[in-house]
Amino acid sequence: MGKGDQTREAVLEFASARACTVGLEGLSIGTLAKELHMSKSGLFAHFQSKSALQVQVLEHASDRFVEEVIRPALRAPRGEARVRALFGLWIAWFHRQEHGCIFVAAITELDDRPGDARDALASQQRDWLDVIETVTATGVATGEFRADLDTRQFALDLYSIALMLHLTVRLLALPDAIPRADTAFENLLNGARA
Amino acid sequence: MGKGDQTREAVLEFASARACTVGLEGLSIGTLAKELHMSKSGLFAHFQSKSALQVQVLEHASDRFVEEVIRPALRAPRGEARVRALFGLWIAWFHRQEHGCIFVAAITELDDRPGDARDALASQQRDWLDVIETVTATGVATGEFRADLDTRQFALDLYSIALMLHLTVRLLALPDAIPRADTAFENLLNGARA
DNA sequence: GACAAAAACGAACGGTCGTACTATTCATGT
DNA sequence: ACATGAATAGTACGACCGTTCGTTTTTGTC
Repeated sequence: MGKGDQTREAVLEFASARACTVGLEGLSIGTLAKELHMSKSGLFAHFQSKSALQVQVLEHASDRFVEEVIRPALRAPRGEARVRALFGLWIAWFHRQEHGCIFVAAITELDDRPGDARDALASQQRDWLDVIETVTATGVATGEFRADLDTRQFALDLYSIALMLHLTVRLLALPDAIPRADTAFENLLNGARA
Repeated sequence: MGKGDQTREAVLEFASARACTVGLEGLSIGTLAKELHMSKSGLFAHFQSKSALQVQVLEHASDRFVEEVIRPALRAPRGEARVRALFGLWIAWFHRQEHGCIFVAAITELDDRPGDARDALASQQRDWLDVIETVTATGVATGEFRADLDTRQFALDLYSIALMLHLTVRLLALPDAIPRADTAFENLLNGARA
């Protein structure tokens, strides 16, 4: 990895953290450059436009997510254990993001702004839903979950619990946000079991 | 209502629609003025700062929400019918917002930005959760719902279904987004019934 | 250590940002 | 109809926006 890719990575790393607070549109080339102690034009040269930067920020974050959530979860035994690992690693990811999850932030920022960034995010989130569904299906295969379980519905329900957790923790600061999410998760599992 | 309040209302009405797309921070005095065919300074004079505009936009939208969702729902008979009315009017509100629900958009935009706007939004959403919980409690009172129902958990679960619907409809454009939300809602009701 | 390529820089562009002033037009009560 | 205050417009401000261009510094290779 040459010097170029090295600083590009550093920029994306910093920018993806910053975007959690100010949003993808709120990112500014000048501010990023200042905070990273480089020149505006030097930073800009790594991307050819701001929108390209935004897309690459999303891709960078997605790579992280795969590495830190999906891949470790797949090491858990198939079935309920893997579903639990997936959810647990997901909310651990949430809590590790000091300024919120960039995907959750981007979901509402981009949902009405057509463009490359929106397309990239939508594709990522559809993939993520598919992963949840596939992992859920291993629970059906092991017999832990009902044979007639609607795995798609399960995946959507699981996602909605995570979304709500993000809201209750970050904006509302409810003291019982985490146990509430746990309760919802256990209820979901109870309904899925054989 | 004098001329001043009249145009102020018009500005807030337009701005609250615009904010669904560009966000509260993305609102710009100059652009708003241009689109409303008035001068930047003339528009600005109605608010003393951009952040005051943002707070008033949220308050304006909240008044609308009370008028179009909460008040009509309270006219439904106590109990499950009222819960159904609340949820139905809520998602009808969603679908009426051509560019997304401003509250959903603001939730993730403001969750890491301390300030008046964030405080106002958090307060609104806590109140809204309380309304859902209170309405749910009427279902316990009528005996339609279990006496030991956790109304708080019910309110959070209901909210999470709505959040997920917003995501699946607006960003992911899933064709079965609405029936999926309906299914989740019916499952929630089934678990609550006596 | 020379040399080409890659990377970072500095300055400048036209524009827009929020905000502050002053001036002008309008609406309203009498 | 007129006076008065409210409402709107005009102008300017310093700062920052994304982007371009030409130059300088750094890097990697023989």
